[in-house]
Formats: sequence, structure tokens, C-alpha cells
Amino acid sequence: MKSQKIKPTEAELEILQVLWTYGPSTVRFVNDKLKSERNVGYTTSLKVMQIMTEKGMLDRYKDSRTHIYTALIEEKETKNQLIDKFVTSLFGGSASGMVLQALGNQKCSAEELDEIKKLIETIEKQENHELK
Amino acid sequence: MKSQKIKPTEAELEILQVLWTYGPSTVRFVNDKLKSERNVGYTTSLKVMQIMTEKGMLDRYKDSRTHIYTALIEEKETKNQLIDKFVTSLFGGSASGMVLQALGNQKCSAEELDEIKKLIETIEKQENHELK
DNA sequence: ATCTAAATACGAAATTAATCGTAATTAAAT
DNA sequence: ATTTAATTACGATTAATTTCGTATTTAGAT
Repeated sequence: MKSQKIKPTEAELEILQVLWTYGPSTVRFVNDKLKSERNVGYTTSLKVMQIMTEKGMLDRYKDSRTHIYTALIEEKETKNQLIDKFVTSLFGGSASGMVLQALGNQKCSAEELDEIKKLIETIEKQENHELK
Repeated sequence: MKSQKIKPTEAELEILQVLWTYGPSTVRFVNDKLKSERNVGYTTSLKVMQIMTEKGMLDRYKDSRTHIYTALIEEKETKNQLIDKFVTSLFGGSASGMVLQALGNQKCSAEELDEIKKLIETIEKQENHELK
């Protein structure tokens, strides 16, 4: 097996987003990014990042007086797990059910829709090859 | 505007699923369904359903000695909101980004993929009409 | 060497969610 | 009318999360 149960809380996810997007960062930097979305104190972010480090989600090293934190869990894998959980609990495990509802409701540009179509065609081709 | 902030907890969502699937039900019925998935006490389900009623998520009426609970929030609308939140917080608001990742990761049958393709084509046709 | 500004450590309060035990109520069966 | 079995009401506990105040540490500037 490969995947342990990764279950970041909401606050943890917000922090992971920043680290995934901008790479290894200080608490100050992360907190500034979070503050552009909502009101959150510096020590709050600090504390959550410390807890995440204890949990093994983040690593950190000292650079002069500050700590620089790095995400240890991978963005793609984590999001896949979250999608999986979402699909399981809300759509009885049917990914296509979820996708259909998402596409029906959310606005996608023509380009995005095309991209999705292309991906589907790629998957279909692969399946055909496997069947041979 | 039309949508208030609906934010069911995990336990509440489980209960909503049962009510959406089977229609108005007693606590006993809901709890039996939940128990087929995991271990949960009768009074636990009762309590959650009482709280949901206070919050206005459920309505109930008395039938002899039991209460019959009905979901007041709509399945489709609720799930759309949850998708929206999911897409916003994890994919920077890009529904197509989420769909691409979901399709890349989750297994869909050929039929399901076709169905998605058809939906996309339908959407694309509508857009063309609107552009005229 | 001292001061200062920034960062970390620590602890604890406040919230929210989930759980269930026990008491009170109810309606049906005897 | 009494008993019984099921249901509801209520309160309390536990656990996890989020929050932040205050004390301590640190490194650089004076």
C-alpha cells in the first residue's frame, strides 16, 4: 500500500495551498497570504504550522532567526484523496456523477471544456489499447 | 440572492443522504441505515437530527409516538454548493481543474466518459446559440 | 554590551462536533 | 389500570480545532 490517511483540517489546507503555490515559506509569508483572504493572527498561523510539523505534514529548517516550512505531503496526491473522499461521501463513489453535476453547475470556458474532452479521448484511447 | 450558507457537518451529511435517498423517515430508520456503514448509537442520530431541525435543515411532524423527519434543503442545490466550496478552496475556483484531476485519478467506465462528453457537447451547443 | 524588533514556544481559552447515558414520555399490549 | 417497549428530551462528556495572549529567545543594529 502507499497512501496513509491524510486528513488536513480546513486551516491546514489553507496553509498547504500557500506552500504548494509558493514553495517553502516563513510563517510571516504564509500569514500574509492568509490575511489577504480572511482575518487571522500571526500566532494562529504559527501554531497551526507547528502542529502540522508535529503531525509530519510539514518540515522546517532554521534560517537565521526564522523557520522555513516545507510541505511534506504532495499536492496532487492529497487532492486526489480529498476528491476521492468527496466523491465517496456525496456521490456514492461515482466520479462521473460528481463531474456531471460540477459541469452542469459551474461555469467553464470553451477552452476548458475542450481540454476536458481531450482528456477523455486520451483515456478512451488508452483503454482501447489495453483491451487489445 | 437565493442561497443561504448551508454547511452541514459530516454527520449531518450522512443523515441528509438517507433522507434524500429514501424520503421522510424516522430516527430509527435513519439510524439503521447509518449503522450499515459504521457504528453509531441511536441517541446520537436522534441528537444530530434534533440539532438539524433547530438549524432549519430538517422539518418534522409527529406520527403516533414517533417523529418523521424531512430534509428541508435540496439535494442538488446543497451538493452544488459543496462542489463550489470544494473547487474554490482546493482548485482556486477552477472547476475544470478539479474535473481534470478527478477524471485523471478516478476510474470511470466508457459509458460514463461518454455521458460526460455528451454533456460537454450540449453545453457547447448552448453557448454557440447564445453567441448568435 | 545593550537594546530592539521579530520570531518562536507555550499554554490555555473558546468553539464546534460527535457521542451517549439516563430520565421522562408515550402509546400500545396485557 | 398497569406494564412494557419504544421514543424523545436533556445534559454532559469527550475530542478536535481554532484562536490568541504572554513569555522567551534570537540576531542584528546601535
